[in-house]
Amino acid sequence: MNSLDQFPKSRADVVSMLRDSGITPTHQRIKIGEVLFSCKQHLSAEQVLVAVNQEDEEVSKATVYNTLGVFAQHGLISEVIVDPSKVFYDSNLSKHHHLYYSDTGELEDLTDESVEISKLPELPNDLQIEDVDVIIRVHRN
Amino acid sequence: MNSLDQFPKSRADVVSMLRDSGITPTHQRIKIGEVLFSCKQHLSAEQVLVAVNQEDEEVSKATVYNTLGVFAQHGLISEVIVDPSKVFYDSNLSKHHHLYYSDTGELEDLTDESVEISKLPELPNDLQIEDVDVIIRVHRN
DNA sequence: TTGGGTGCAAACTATTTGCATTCGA
DNA sequence: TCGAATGCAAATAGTTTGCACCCAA
Repeated sequence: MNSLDQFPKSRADVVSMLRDSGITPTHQRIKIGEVLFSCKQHLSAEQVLVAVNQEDEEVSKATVYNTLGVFAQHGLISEVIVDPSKVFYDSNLSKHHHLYYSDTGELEDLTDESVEISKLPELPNDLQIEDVDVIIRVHRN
Repeated sequence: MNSLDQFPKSRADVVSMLRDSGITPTHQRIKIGEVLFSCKQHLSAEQVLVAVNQEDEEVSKATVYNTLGVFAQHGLISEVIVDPSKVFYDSNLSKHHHLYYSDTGELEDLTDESVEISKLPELPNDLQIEDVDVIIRVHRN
């Protein structure tokens, strides 16, 4: 396991990640990367915007959306679609599933091993499976 | 199996369903119910709006959203959250999963038997599981 | 009759887009 | 330098809300 598989990442690691993915490492993208890749987490675009501009006003809303889109396209983060009102961006790159608290909107990771799918349907072979998402929706009593 | 478990449903069946759920069967709700419960399908709010007003302008957009919310709360339909841009309402009440074509936005049912989950994580017992969603995201070659 | 249901328009929120400006390589 | 990236503001889309009116029971 090399340093790029670990959290948290230094600024230099973020720059490497971006370069490795063919993404030009600009100030804004690096800043956003530092926020996202500091630990495994789920953030909405709005949360990223706030976190990134904590100290100074550095990144615009449009750029946050843009950048999240670029990162997702390159597989650096994944979109988690569980809440009808917004998309979460997940910096946990390992295979895993989600536990969603529908009352509070919280999202938690479930390790890949904690869920086992023993059977999937046969699909026409012109179909590529991108992902098999398992979402357990729960609420507190 | 009684008639209410089957598709398509007559106007009278829709009225019964609504009454059984404690929902006042108004003109608009019945109309929306007739559209939704005519067969197993996935419709967005927009599609319901169009279908309902096919012949005459009968139901407003706000009422469609309202009514879909009421139906979902009472378990007559379920919300399917797979597309970041909109919610689908599913009139298929039997347990099942979904196949989502991320390129076209199409949504297909997978029968419950076609997917088998052999292991779920242990959850604190103050948590109620509402649902376990499996979504297979695919795209064509 | 009368309180819940509806229609409408306006408000809101998340996200996208167009275009002039700026900046990384 | 120079094309790619950014910022901004305005546009868009889906959804929600407030309120006066209406109708099912």
